[in-house]
Amino acid sequence: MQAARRRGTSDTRLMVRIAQMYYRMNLSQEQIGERLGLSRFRVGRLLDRALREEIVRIEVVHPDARLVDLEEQLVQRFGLNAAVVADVPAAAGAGPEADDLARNAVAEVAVDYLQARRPAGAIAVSWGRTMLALARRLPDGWTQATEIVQINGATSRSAQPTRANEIVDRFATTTGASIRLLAAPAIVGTPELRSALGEDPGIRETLAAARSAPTAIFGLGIPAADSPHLESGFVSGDEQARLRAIGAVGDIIGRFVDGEGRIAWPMLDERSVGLPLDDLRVKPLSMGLAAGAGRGPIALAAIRGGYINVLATDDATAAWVLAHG
Amino acid sequence: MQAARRRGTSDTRLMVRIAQMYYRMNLSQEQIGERLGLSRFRVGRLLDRALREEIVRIEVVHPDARLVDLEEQLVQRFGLNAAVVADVPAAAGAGPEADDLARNAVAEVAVDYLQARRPAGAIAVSWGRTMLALARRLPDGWTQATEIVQINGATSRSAQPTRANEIVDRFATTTGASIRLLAAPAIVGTPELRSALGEDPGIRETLAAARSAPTAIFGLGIPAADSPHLESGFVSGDEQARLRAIGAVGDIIGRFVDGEGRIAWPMLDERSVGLPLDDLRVKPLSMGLAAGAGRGPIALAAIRGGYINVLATDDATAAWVLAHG
DNA sequence: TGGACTAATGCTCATATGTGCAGATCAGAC
DNA sequence: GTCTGATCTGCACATATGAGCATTAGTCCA
Repeated sequence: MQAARRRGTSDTRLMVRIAQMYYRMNLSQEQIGERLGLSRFRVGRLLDRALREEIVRIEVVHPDARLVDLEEQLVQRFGLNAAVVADVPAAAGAGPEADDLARNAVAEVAVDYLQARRPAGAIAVSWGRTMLALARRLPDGWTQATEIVQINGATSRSAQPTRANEIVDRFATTTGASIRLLAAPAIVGTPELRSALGEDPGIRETLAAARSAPTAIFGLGIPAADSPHLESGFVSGDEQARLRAIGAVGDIIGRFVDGEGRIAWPMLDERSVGLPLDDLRVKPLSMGLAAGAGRGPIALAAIRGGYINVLATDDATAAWVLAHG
Repeated sequence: MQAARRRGTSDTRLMVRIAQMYYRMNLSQEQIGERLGLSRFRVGRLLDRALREEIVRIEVVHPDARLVDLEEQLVQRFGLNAAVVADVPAAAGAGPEADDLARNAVAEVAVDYLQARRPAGAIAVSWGRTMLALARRLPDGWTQATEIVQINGATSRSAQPTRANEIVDRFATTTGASIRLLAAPAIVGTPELRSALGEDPGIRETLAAARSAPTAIFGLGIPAADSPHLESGFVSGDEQARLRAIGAVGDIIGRFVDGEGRIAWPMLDERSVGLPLDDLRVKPLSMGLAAGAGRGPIALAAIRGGYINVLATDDATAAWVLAHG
């Protein structure tokens, strides 16, 4: 070709010009070629090079990009079905207010996810502050479900109500589903009492419904002083101390597990009323929510135990999990 | 469609995710659609929206982009064939050193342009500091030319040499062309003397060759104290003052023009030895170089007069021309 | 509730872009 | 000079993307 340039001559200017024509003026490579007297192939290749040599930069600049990255990494690393990460400005600091912010933020994005996924059939739900925040944000008709089932014991033993009913009601009214309550405490005094409760037809049927529900949505709790699980009186002060001593990192639907997701204290577990953890493993959608400071270990334990296939959490917790998983 | 989202739900997250898959992981829209359970059309449209809503930003980040913009504007605004703008850091300040920088920078990019354009046949050239800088940078074999012709009178009248011969030699040796000198001063004492010179066969033939050359390359000068045109003694101090007084903004191949590109002082013009300006208008390639402070007006005059179809200049001059054109 | 209006969806077809390959071109060694 | 290996170029073909349009779904209002 006659117009060929000597080797070594830099075509930076040419690439800049082509890049502007292509990306800014939206000309086709062929049009650019005509105007500049180049073949469209050369234009295409220079465009490639402009990208490789960072003459042109393509960036996803939206602030959510960081969060989507975290989600992607969680999914890749742990083989999750999906991950949903909420942004909680670090400026909020620590303490109860920050945790409230985190719960609301996680609830928000979890609802977005659920709304997009639209789980059908029965949905098993737990209770807790994050679940309450989530339930309150569910818009009418976010999905059509047949039945909302409580997944673990929810009647309070103390003056502090669990709000479990509000949660179930909200799920039911927004989806048009019927409800099935688990009229029992989360943890009873003895294994024998737990067995006896299992004989009750109402409780047995609810548990069976929770077991067959294709969807479960529940919070991941930690044994902190302000946990409603503890405030509700299901676990005594001594038991709390013991749990911490033997390495329990938190609870999943009322069952305390260690860092690997194994039952931390079998004796206590036998006193827990609700779906066994193993039944979570086969659910098409098993979503765990971990919002607030110190939730990293229980989130990781839930993942390692295979109890969840969707994790909804805040950015700090997501980062912790990725750093320690 | 079953999975359709409620209106009003923001798909920002989705767009971010898609944008990352498309631009960062280089997946096709179809692949993204498969993975996310969307049609490729939806993916494509969300990608569009991501661009429009600035979730994705595509920038030409190379520093030359600014210069290419100036070039583009010059071409668009004035109908030039091309413009070549060199970057001269403003930090260099003003004064002779800054002008030297500008000349070298403009010479550099002008050579790049010429190398790409590869003019064939005869090339008519002027002299001056910018032309010298350009000539010295011409690489061997940058084009093949038949003849290098001096476009205006070049023999010095003072102790200061014009370096015109070095310029012509460099053009000739790098292109393999023969040379044709214009053995006369740029400006002589009287119109009659100019006429007499025109009778000389050597001079007449050189001027004819310059006239028929398809290419002309020349500097655009200003009547400043350090101009070699003035230093070479072609124009007296009185004449310089007169030129400034009647609004001459500079010279093109030795002929002084006003801001519109019209001959500023016809009597002086009739004493100038060289190609008439009108002959420049029909050349396929007529390149004017304007490098250094204060060159805006003469660059604009050359454009307005239609004497050049390619302008090579520095960024400051380009900006001035665009601001005042 | 029903009906009109608007926006979103997926389709077909046209256009634009990317890829592997064969020939051309060039720098550098001799 | 001339040979050689590496790069660059253009082409034919496969793939990916974009545009117009009919259809559907969703919203708003009576």
